[in-house]
Amino acid sequence: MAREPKANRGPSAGPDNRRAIIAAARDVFGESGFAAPLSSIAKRAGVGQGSLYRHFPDRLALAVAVFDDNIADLEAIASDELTTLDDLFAAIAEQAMGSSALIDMFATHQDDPRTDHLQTRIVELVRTVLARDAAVGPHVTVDDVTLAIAMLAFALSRTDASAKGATAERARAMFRAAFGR
Amino acid sequence: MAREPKANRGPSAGPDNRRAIIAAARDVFGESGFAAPLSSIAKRAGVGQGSLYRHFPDRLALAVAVFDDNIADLEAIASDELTTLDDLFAAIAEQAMGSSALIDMFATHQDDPRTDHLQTRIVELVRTVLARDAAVGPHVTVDDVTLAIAMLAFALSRTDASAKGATAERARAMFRAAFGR
DNA sequence: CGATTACCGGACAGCACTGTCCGGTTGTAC
DNA sequence: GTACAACCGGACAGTGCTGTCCGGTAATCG
Repeated sequence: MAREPKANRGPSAGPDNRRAIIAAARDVFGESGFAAPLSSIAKRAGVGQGSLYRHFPDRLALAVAVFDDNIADLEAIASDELTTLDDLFAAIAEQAMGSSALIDMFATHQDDPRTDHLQTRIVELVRTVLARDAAVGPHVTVDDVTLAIAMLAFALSRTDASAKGATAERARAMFRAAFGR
Repeated sequence: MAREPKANRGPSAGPDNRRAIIAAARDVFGESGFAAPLSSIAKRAGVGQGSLYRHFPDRLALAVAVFDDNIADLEAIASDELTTLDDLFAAIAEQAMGSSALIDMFATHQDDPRTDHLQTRIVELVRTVLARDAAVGPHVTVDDVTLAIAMLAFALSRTDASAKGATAERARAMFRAAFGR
């Protein structure tokens, strides 16, 4: 077997490896779901298994790193004074690609403090938007909205790409009807 | 190792074994999810692996047998002239125990003709109820309702037993608001 | 009562994934 | 130029599940 031209960059390879792993994980989780073999993520990243496990001791650590970015995006959107609840749903729908993995992650590691932390951040940004959006009925609670978000993510995760747009629109229409004044 | 007192009943053991396997599968799927080891189902049923695979060549065949009963129940309810759409949601919520496995089954075997058949039956019974319930707005489509059902099943599957009631009520309230005239 | 037959249950081989461990390579210090 | 240290990648052992195969057992038939 001929030696690969890919060089080992020795010490202080920088955070490149880590970033490559996260990017590969986002792709693989999106394509093959949360249960995808970690070895396939390492391969996609052009990295050995050792490096993957060195950076992320377990599957959840890797997933948290991936979804941390997604939630950060939502937080930025939520902090915008002009964002309505429906806008938030739209933003979540656009992140739908990875939602299947996100759903499975929460299902598989329901009681882990790391997923709890992500959940807390979601609750917080929902609270922010909900407090601001005057078009939402006063009877609507944060729990109602987080349930709706979970349902939306689920619906998108179980729809093939061609129909995602229609499903997202259908679900959003339902939530508008349910949450409006 | 001492021989177990459990006797081999020889030929023509009747359908007892099959029924025991289905019952065990319902329990195990409910407790451990759709991905539970089939060997654990055989053990629970007090049956060898061989018998399990003889009756059900693969996991899906077993799951279909389990959920066939559930859907038959729903069909009976749907055929009742007095059943409203909200009643249907309530009935589905009561079947919630196995819904996690149901969701996973549809996710894992999306394109199998056997799951397609189950889905068709659900669509049909939704159509029946929808055509009858005068309290539902004319803008509501069968697709809207099936999406809602999937979301409801999902929501219940991701809720621990103590909160299932509250979650079911929350979701049903949302759907009433979205689907009412 | 003995032979036959159908079916049953568990042992086992095959397979895929995880997580660790080690030889190899490159940059750095002296 | 040489020795050192850090880090990398892939090989590999461990583990758990699937699905098959075979010896054993009970009912039936002559």
